[in-house]
Amino acid sequence: MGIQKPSLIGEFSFKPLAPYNLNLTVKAYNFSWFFQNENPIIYLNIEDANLLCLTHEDKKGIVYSKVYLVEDKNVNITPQTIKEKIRFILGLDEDLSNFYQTIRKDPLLHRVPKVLVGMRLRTTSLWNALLIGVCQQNASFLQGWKMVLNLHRLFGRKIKFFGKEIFLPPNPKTIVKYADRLGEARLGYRSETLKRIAEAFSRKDLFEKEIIKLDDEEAVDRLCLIRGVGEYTAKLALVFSQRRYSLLPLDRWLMRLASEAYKIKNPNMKKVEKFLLERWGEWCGLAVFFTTIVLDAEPISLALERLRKNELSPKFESEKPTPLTMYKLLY
DNA sequence: TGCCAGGCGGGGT
DNA sequence: ACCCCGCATGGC
Repeated sequence: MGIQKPSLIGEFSFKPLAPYNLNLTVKAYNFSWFFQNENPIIYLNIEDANLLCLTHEDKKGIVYSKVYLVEDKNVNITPQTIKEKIRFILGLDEDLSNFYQTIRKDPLLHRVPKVLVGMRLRTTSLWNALLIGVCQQNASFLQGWKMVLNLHRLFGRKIKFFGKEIFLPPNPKTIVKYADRLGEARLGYRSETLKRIAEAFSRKDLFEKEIIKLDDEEAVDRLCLIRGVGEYTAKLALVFSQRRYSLLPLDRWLMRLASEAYKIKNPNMKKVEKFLLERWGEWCGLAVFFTTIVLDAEPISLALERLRKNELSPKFESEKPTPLTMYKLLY
């Protein structure tokens, strides 16, 4: 994992659809090395090339991005491709007015349009989203993200970028190569699943560009063919990578929260799923994302306590890592 | 110590 | 369609 010297290949400016909050969008579920001083670094992967974008926002809300290519080889990527990718990752054109309308009086999410106004979900690749999903299986928020962190540190390529060390997200080929060392990331039985996903991507059995073409149900079914990937992981990955907000990644945590918040009698997964699909509609995936944010991804008993006390704003400073503070507390 | 946690698959009924 | 169990690991 040699040290690379990234080179500047382009500069772009964007006018996001207002209201937009770059700061919150980038901080959520991120790692410390993706910040250069206060400025976020966005990671892009285009045609197997690694790019890092040093990004900032001016007082008028214009977003600027300096794009650096990590590889020293020549790659053929058009500025247009880079620009579109950044727009998509940061959700710069996403119109949330209908979402805000939907959750205006929601017992879980009503604070979002006020305290998190302008925040978008920041996407990652399908591969990395699956990796995150697998790490969340049957584990707490903290345990899961420690696994992701371990994987990045152990198997991600280390880059020196403006004097700071950055770990790129590990790629499938590296995970296949070091498959017998996955235990070091403390994944437990999840190692086997991650290995199978990495193999599928390496063989090009699984390819993000193919999955994009499928409709929601086909895409979920396709991902569920991998042993160890079930509906939750598949849907979460499609929400995080492709903004398929119609999908509802329902886990036991949300199942218990929702049954309490909406007073669903004799709750079970099917019943709660049906309820939330109707309630949140085309915004399910985004609603799930924001539910974890506003409750700081607290373990279920504490999250239920917060719900009862109507404490539905995230902590912007905290001692324990939360989705919004893990970037400075988890390393 | 012995549970249990933001799943899953495989076995039962 | 359900229900139930075991599964690595870490945290309490």
